[in-house]
Amino acid sequence: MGRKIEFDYNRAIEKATRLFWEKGYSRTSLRELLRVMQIGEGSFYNSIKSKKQLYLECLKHYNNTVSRRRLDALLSDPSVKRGIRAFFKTVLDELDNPRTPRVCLLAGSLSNDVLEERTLERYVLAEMTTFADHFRAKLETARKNGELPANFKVEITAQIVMTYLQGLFRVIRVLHNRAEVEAQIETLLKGLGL
Amino acid sequence: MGRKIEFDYNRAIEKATRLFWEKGYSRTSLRELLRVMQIGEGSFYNSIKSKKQLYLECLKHYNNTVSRRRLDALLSDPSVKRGIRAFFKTVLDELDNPRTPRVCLLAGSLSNDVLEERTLERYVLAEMTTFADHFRAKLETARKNGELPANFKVEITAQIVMTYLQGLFRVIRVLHNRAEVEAQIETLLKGLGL
DNA sequence: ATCAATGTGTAGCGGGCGCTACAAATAATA
DNA sequence: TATTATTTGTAGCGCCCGCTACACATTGAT
Repeated sequence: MGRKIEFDYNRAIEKATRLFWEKGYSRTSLRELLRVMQIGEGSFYNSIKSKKQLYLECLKHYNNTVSRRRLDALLSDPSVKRGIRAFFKTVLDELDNPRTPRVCLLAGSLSNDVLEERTLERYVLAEMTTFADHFRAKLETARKNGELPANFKVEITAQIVMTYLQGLFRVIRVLHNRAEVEAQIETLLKGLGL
Repeated sequence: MGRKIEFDYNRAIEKATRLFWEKGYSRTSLRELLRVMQIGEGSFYNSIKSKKQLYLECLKHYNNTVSRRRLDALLSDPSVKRGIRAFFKTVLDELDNPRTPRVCLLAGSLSNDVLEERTLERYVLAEMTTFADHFRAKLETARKNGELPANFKVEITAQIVMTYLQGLFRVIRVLHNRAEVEAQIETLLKGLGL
């Protein structure tokens, strides 16, 4: 019983994700979101309930697609050295695509407006931790494998790369030369023994 | 002729800077700014003209005090290796002070809300470039001195440290263990040959 | 004392925000 | 067909935003 849902939920989330990805959480207005989602207030508040909840759904969608692809690039190669380079490549490739927003939605969520909302904060930190954990585990395996020396500093190296990555996502809107960024990354990784 | 200005301009800028520093540009409201500056709309729009202009004045104030101190730490030591460590120390020291906002106002200005305003964008990028230039020059001198090897990659190394620094300012609100951060920095610098 | 110039306080404008109230439309069930 | 449940469109609420209009206060010059 009851009327049927008319709008395409997945498509709506996809559209909203794009917009959040481009403009950030608090600077994207609900009316603008509704416009690209092609639904009205009625439908929205009947199903998704709030802007905060929508952002959470978008983050999940983003992590299931973009983040997933990047993580796969890291993990699918047995060598962590090649894996981390494949990971960075997926990041830089998306930079070349003019139809793609410039910053990582997840990394961009490490900002006050998002972190103020406890629900969002918990999810964002958990997701970022998960990614770091995968990277750390990959490094640890490589250390035991012999790909990395026995005394390799797994923990600290993982942290440095994560921190650098955050910086990269920030600086990248202002940096235009891909070759330079690639050189930067290569030098950093070599310096870290990767 | 005409009435005298009653409020303390420098004190007002100081107070506004603190607030912007804590909350960012677009998320700090004018009324909240006026409250801490202890002036009314009348005085404000008669002298400072706009929120954008106020932010610019605050950035200048910040760079003349905080950024200046950090740059001095980098430059005052003849060794670039010790200088860069002294620089990071000034950053971490301010972290310990609970009365200090957690992020760098200048680094925090590398965000959409600020960069959208062309006037602000130009100033922010110019200031960041200036800092990077000083660091690059310091590295170059050290290379010619012999403190660094003749084939040291000055340009790329400077870029990596700048990018890492951006990431550090982002990640740092979520990182609480100073010793860990110090270890991260030390490992990074050693890895870069510094 | 008068006057022009400038600073200050107040009241509020126009607009956007996230969100809600509610009636109309559409579905399954009796 | 009448009833009940759910979705949808619309109109607008209450609030905050940056900013402005304007009367009033205070100054130095005449």
